Amino acid sequence: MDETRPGDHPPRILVVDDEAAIRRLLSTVLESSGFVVHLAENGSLGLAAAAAVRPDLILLDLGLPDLDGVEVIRRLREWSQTPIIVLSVREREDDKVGALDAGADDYLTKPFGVPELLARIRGSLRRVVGQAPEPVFRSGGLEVDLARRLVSLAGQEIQLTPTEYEILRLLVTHAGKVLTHRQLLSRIWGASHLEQPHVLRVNISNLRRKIERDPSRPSLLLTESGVGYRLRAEP
Amino acid sequence: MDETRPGDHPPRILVVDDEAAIRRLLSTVLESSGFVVHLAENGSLGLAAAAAVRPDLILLDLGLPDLDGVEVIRRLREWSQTPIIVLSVREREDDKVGALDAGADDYLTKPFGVPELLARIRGSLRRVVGQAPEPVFRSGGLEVDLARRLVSLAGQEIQLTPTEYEILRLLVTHAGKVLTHRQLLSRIWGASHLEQPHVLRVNISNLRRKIERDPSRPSLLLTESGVGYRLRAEP
DNA sequence: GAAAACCATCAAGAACGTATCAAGACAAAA
DNA sequence: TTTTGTCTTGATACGTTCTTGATGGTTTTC
Repeated sequence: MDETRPGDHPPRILVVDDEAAIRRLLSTVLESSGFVVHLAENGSLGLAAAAAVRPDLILLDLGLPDLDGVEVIRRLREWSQTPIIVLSVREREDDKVGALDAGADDYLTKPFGVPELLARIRGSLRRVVGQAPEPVFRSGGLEVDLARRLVSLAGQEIQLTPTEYEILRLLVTHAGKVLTHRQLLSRIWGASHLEQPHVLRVNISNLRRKIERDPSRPSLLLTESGVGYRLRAEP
Repeated sequence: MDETRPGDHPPRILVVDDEAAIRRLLSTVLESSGFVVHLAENGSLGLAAAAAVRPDLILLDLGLPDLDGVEVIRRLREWSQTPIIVLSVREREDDKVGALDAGADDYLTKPFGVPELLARIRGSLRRVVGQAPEPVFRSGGLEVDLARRLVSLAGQEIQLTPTEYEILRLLVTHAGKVLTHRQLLSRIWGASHLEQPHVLRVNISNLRRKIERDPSRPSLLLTESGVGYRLRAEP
């Protein structure tokens, strides 16, 4: 848990290629580099998969059986900014220019070296980070900026201790849902403290003193008696 | 090409190449495509020009007489997100991977086709639209000019040691966010020092003595106890 | 409604994290 | 070589956070 990343997931890559051998190769290579790989064997399926999977990056073969590659790029670009790297056997310059102008981010001619492919993928993904708007949780007068690790109440910045912040972070990322005592205890203090709800209560109390307008009548950090705690999410 | 563009100006392109013939060629080609072209014949001049001209895109030859191309990329990336397209005679995959991982956006092997170059330039520029971060950080009385490696407090220039500057640079490029001890340690001292926060503390202390009005009551370089440090960003 | 289980809060000491000074090691420049 | 500046390390004092037990309030169960 250190670097800020787009989401929290390992990057998803969609591979659109009609040759089974290439799909297999890329699948292996990419997965062993820590990516989650989705496969599609023609243009229509690729478009459908892109909409369904919302990949972080698309590897697209230009020579598809059903649709022209440039057409696929154009259709994708109608609704998505996801980086597209084109893979193609065509050396003709017109093809490259066409693909790039249609909105592709990069163009690699087969056969390509795997290290170069991976470097270009890293580059494209790196560029997307930072453009993504950072999610800020808001409810009541409370604002929690997870990316900046900043909490404020009614515009006033608030100082939280590490444990307090960690509790709040868990609640925010499951806003609206109940987190049981055991869930909170195990994720913050570890399995050994499962039967010691006291330490959790003290921290919840301290947290409320900081983030609630009236700590004695909580409106955000709610107790679910006998179960756990819940953070009220705004409608 | 009437896309939305960064500023109001025609895009400025900086060409860094030691071969006069290539500079002439690119200059002609790019100007006739509507770009404003600036030229530099080696790495140091290129870095200076980038800081002075603030180009929208940089075309960089890897084989420069003074600095290694990858080094130039790294130095640029310390303060600038400007797209960099590398032009090189080197075919070796290692070179490509190195340049891309250092932060280059694209890599073209000479000889390249002019239409393809133009297409890649259009692509890179298209992607950048909307992001034009000011490379001078200001907050409190502090000014940090990342391009010129210049720091001043209340108009007075300040002398920082390399490590101090590096810490400040990291904080500035993540202004407002908390950088954990581990992030700072690993990026400045390397993974081996992850468990030695002492050396970081001493340096933070020294840094505060130089950039804070009242070092005993920090107003810019804030401690997040148990977590790390944060540079206050102005609203 | 009473008993039992659960929950909130306070306060104090222990444990842990942080700031600063100063001395020695080291490296680059004169 | 000496000088100069920088980095590392140790010692020490200071500050914050965590844990724990005591006490009293609240909710659930029967």
